[in-house]
Amino acid sequence: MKTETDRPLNKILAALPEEEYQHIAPHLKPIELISGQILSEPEEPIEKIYFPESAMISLVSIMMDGSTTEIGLIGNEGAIGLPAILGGKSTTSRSIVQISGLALQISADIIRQEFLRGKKLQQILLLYVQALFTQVSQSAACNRQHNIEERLARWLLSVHDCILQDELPLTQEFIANMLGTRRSGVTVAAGILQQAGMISYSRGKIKILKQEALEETACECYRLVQNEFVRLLGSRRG
Amino acid sequence: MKTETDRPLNKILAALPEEEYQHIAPHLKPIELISGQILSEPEEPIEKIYFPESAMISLVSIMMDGSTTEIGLIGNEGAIGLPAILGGKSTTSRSIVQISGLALQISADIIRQEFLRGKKLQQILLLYVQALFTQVSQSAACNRQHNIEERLARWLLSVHDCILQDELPLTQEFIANMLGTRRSGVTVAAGILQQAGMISYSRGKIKILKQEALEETACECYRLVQNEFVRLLGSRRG
DNA sequence: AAACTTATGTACAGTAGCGAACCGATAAAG
DNA sequence: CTTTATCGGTTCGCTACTGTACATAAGTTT
Repeated sequence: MKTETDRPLNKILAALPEEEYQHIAPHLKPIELISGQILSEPEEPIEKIYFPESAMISLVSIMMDGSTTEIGLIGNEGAIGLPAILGGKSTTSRSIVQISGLALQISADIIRQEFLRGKKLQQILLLYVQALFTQVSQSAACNRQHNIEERLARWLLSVHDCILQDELPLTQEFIANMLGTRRSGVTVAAGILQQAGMISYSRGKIKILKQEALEETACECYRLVQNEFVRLLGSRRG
Repeated sequence: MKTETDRPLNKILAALPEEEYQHIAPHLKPIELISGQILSEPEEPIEKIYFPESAMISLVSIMMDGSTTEIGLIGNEGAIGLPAILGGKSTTSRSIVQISGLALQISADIIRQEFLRGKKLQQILLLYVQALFTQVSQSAACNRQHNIEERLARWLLSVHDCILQDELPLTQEFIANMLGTRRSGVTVAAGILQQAGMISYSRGKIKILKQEALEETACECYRLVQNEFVRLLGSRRG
C-alpha cells in the first residue's frame, strides 16, 4: 500500500506528481516569514527558493533616490527566487515579506537540478514565469495609465487573493511604498473607498467589506491578470 | 573537413554550438518585417517565433480605452514569442514591428522541441527571459517615477542600441504610443533634447547627436537594464 | 496618567502632464 | 502644380498628484 504525502498549500508544489514531489520534499524546510523581512536584495546571489504557504512577498524596485515601486506580488500560487532557475543567480529587485506567514524553503541548487530534469516541475515553473511576467507587464502599463484610486483598489484585491483573509495588516505608508506614491495620496484614495463602504481601516488593519464594489473601482488590470493566472495555472490571482 | 555555417546576427542563435544550430537552421526562414506590422495580438495563439536580425519589435499593452504602453523592446539580442517556450501559447500583449528589418522565423513547435532537449538553447533562452523580465520590471517602476524627458531619453538610447543606426525612423506620434503619453508631451520633451543639441529630428527621422549627453539626461533605468543584459547575456541593451 | 511613538487626516501651493484644439510646414498623391 | 495627408509646434485651461507641513488620534511605554 502506497502512502500519499500530505501536500503543501503552495499551488506549485501541490500540482506535482507524487514521484517528483518525493524528490524535493525531504529538502523543503518550513520557515516563518515576518512582515518586513527581506529575502533578497538587488545583485545579491540567490541561494534559497521560497514557496509561500500563507506568507505574501513583494518584489520591489528601488531607485537611486530611495523611492520604491512594487513590480510583483507573490502568494501561495508562486515562488520567490526564479533567477535561480532561469540562470541569472540574482535580480535587480528586492524581495520583501509583506504579510507574515509560512513558506517552504529549499536550496536553489536542488530545485534547479529537479527543474533540469524537464518534467512536470519545469512545466509548471515555466508557466508561472509567464504568469508573473504578465503581472509585471500589466503593472508597467497600469502605472502609466491609471490613477491612485484604481491602483489601490486593484492592489487591495490582489493582496486579498494572495492571503485569503478579510483583514489585511497594512499601513498606508507601506501601501504608498508599493504603489510608488506619497502616503498622503493613499490616505485620500483610501478615504474615498472607505466612504463608499468598500473597505474600513484603522491603524494598519484594512478590512475588505465589498469585494464586488472594489472590483468595479479597480482598473481592468486586476481582472486581466487574474484571468491570465487562471488560464495558465488554473487558479486565481491578480 | 567540417564546414562552419555562417551565423545569424541574432545573438541567441549566434551563441549556439554548431551541433544545436544545425538542428534548427534548416527551419529558419528569413522574413522582412515592415514597420507597423503586427506579429501577434493579445490572446492570439503564437505559432511562430522570430529572431530579429536587424528589425526591432515592441511588446505593447493595450488598455480597453485604446491607450497603449510599451512594456518591452526587442532587437537582435532577443526573440519574439517566448510564450511558445514557457508554455502559455499566447500573451496579453501585442507584438508590433517598430523598425523595419530582417528577422528569422521558425515554427514554435520546432523551437520548443529543441528547447526541451535541455541544452545550450534552453540555457540561453532562459537567461534571455530573465533579462527581458528585468527590462519590463524596470519599466514598471520607471513609468511610475520618471518624467517624460527622462523616459524619452532612455527610450531613444534603447532603440539606438537595438538597431545600431544613428538615424531612427520614428514619428512623435509613435513614440507617444510607446511612452504612453500625449503626442504633444513628446514634442515638448523632444524639443528640449533638440535644443540641447542631443538629437535632431524632422518628419519622422530622429538623429542621435550626443549619446553621452543623452545618457546623462536619461533616468538610471537605462544603465541598470543595460548592465543586466551584459551580465546575463554578455551584450549591450537597454 | 503622562510622555512618546506611530498611523492617519488635512491643507495648500506648485507642477507635470492631460485633453483638446489649431496652425504651419513638409512630403506625397493627383 | 495643386491638393491632400502627415507630422510637428504651440497654446491653454484643467486635473491629479507632488512635496511639504502640521494636526489629530490611537496605541505603547514609562
